[in-house]
Amino acid sequence: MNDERQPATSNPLLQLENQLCFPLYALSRMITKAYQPLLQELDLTYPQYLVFLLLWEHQELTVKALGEKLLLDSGTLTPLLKRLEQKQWISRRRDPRDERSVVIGLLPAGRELQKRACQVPEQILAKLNMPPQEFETLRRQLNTLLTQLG
Amino acid sequence: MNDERQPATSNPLLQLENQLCFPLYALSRMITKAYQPLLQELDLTYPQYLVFLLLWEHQELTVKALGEKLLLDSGTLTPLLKRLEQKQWISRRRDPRDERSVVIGLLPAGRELQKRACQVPEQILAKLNMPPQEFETLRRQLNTLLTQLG
DNA sequence: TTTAATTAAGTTGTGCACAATTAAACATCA
DNA sequence: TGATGTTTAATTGTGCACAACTTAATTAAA
Repeated sequence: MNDERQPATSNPLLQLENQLCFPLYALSRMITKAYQPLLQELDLTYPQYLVFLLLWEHQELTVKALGEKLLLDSGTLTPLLKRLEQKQWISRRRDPRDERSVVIGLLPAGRELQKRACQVPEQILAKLNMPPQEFETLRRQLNTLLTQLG
Repeated sequence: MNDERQPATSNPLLQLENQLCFPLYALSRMITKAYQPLLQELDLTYPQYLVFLLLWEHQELTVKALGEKLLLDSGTLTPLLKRLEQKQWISRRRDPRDERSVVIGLLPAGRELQKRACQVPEQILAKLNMPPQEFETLRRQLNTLLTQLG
């Protein structure tokens, strides 16, 4: 019952291999999977890791700011941040100057995490095994496309 | 309580903007979101659309074959396919020659769907507003990276 | 040919991702 | 000031995505 019979699709635009979306979708998941064993040692998921990248850089950010930078909404961030709060890695408090905003801050344990995360990027680069030149070109190309669509 | 204070990260590899993973992750989601309004008219989600691209091309595929082509496992596919079965768009039956395998086939309504989906790729291309040359280069680059990792 | 190993789906549980809605705080201005 | 509109999070519900496990069918080995 295996596949390779005559394609029925007259329209090549409707074939998986001609899509741009699919390799993006698949590659994104594969890279997340490449991070998984490294992040597991830190007890982090990939989206949680992205949140920490921002917090290590900025110490404090509102949920709104995190959402803007990561292109995620509160429906995704709120439960994620609550899980990090429960682990005592971050703090969540209302901004006294604007009670609508929730400010996310690093707790000591969350700050400590950075030391152990330092090796993650290098290990990923090693896994990808990609020429730095090519890496940089692709990164820039994707970022350009991202800002064009955003 | 807004961000831009002095970064604390001494390691630039730990900054979000220097990651390759992030634009991949974000772009993948943005493109899915670009499909969403088009697919909504077909009552399809994006992963369901990918399944149909393959079925329109091959008429019949096992769950295993779908999983190999889409890089998804049965934990993802089984419930997705059951939802499509409930809508009478696909059939699910055991292969009599190997009762372990489940063969997914197109039902008439699922085949009909293709006619309405024909316009989706063009509309997406229009949305992306990307030179065909650049599109093709990026698609090939991502596909290469994909097969390298896979 | 019984036993052991392998394979294919399905199941369970967790964590995103996001649309849609709600609620509270703030801003605006009639 | 009070009514109106906007902004910010939180909530609810659906659908992936995937790790870990289970079950049944097939294959390989002893």
